[in-house]
Amino acid sequence: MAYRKTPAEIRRLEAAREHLVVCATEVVADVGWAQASVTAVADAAGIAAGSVYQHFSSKSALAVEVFRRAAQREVDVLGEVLEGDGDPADRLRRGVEVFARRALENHGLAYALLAAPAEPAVGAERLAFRRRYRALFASVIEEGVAGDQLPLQEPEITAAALTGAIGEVLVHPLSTSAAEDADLLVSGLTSVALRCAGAAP
Amino acid sequence: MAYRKTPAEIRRLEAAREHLVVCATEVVADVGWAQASVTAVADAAGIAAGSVYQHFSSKSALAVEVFRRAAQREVDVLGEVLEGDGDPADRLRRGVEVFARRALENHGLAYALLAAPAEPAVGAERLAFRRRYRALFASVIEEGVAGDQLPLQEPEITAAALTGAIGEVLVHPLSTSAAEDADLLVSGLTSVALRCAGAAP
DNA sequence: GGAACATCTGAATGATGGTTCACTTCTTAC
DNA sequence: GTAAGAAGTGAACCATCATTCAGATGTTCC
Repeated sequence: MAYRKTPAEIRRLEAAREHLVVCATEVVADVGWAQASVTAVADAAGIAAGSVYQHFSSKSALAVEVFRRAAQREVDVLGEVLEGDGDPADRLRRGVEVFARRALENHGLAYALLAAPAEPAVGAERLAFRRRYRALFASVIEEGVAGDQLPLQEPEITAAALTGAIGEVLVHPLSTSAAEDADLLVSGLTSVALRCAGAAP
Repeated sequence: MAYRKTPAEIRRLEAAREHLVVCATEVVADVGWAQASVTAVADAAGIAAGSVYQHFSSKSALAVEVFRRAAQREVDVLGEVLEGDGDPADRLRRGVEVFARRALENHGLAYALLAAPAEPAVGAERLAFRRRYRALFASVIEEGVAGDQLPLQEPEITAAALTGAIGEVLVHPLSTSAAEDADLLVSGLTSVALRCAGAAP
């Protein structure tokens, strides 16, 4: 019994793992999944390629962790607004606005989360998170329909449409160039989203 | 001068190329871009891997050709309807309906065109075609706005939203399982699309 | 038939990039 | 200080495919 991890050592390891995830996220936001090789990520974190495998069993596992962390933050923020107080239509408007602003503020990451080509494991995760966005939208819409603030509709379909619409509107400016005018884009997007759900203007 | 391609030989070569593209399209529709290796495609076409390079300079070039052919058909069909006769809102409804029905009828290909992970060259092509869908939608909407059949809006944004919404609604059932009820899905989708553009129900 | 040239073949080649591992460096416990 | 064992290193390894090319097979024309 000549060696045992001391609490400080455990913390140091956790911090190293954390640092790796943060750096990997930056790399992915900067250059996309395809260019984020193990070597590139390790370099960014200031460690050797082999050391990545101290923290993750494979590159995929790291990529999935990066995706989950970032995507979860967005789900949390969106959920906060959509499940908050107020008229369903107004919550929807604010949700879309918040989502869009955050995406525009962080092009690279938003593109990586929403659309950038990625390995299968990340693709699967993306699908899962899209379902979660959809579920959030669906319940606001359902509520609005139940309370007669929104017209009769299939909430699941509208929710899917919203998810796709928001993604597309944001991703195209994101992938090509910065939006010419973010405010215009956001107000245009919220308008479409509200119409999509049948909310009166 | 002991050998010269005879017209029949030229036709045979063109037919071989055509056959290759068709088979490659089937493979892609069945297993996706990632699994459509040169060997798999060549096997499907009944030729050797090396022979692919008689017709295309690279795998990417073949993939792009496959994508273009299939995507162009959809653009043509959609354009036909959207630029046809009638009320802009009604054309939009019919356009969405036709697009959706075709996609549902050919899950695999639709998924490959709209969303399946693909190499960069195909991704670029996909982007280009999305812009074309967008342009088609934008001009119907612009027309509708000009003629007061649709409320004032940013046609480009609505068009992008429509493209994304339609893709998302179709792709999720497509990637997971067959739509439970295609008619319900299509009518739900056309309704959202019309609301999206602000067309009265 | 056979000379000249093209297409077709498929195993060998090569590039890419994730993963491993023998070795070094650091930490703990005594 | 030193033994025991963990973390860190990075060059070697390996799997996957796209691509090539020397030889085999077809086609044209006289």
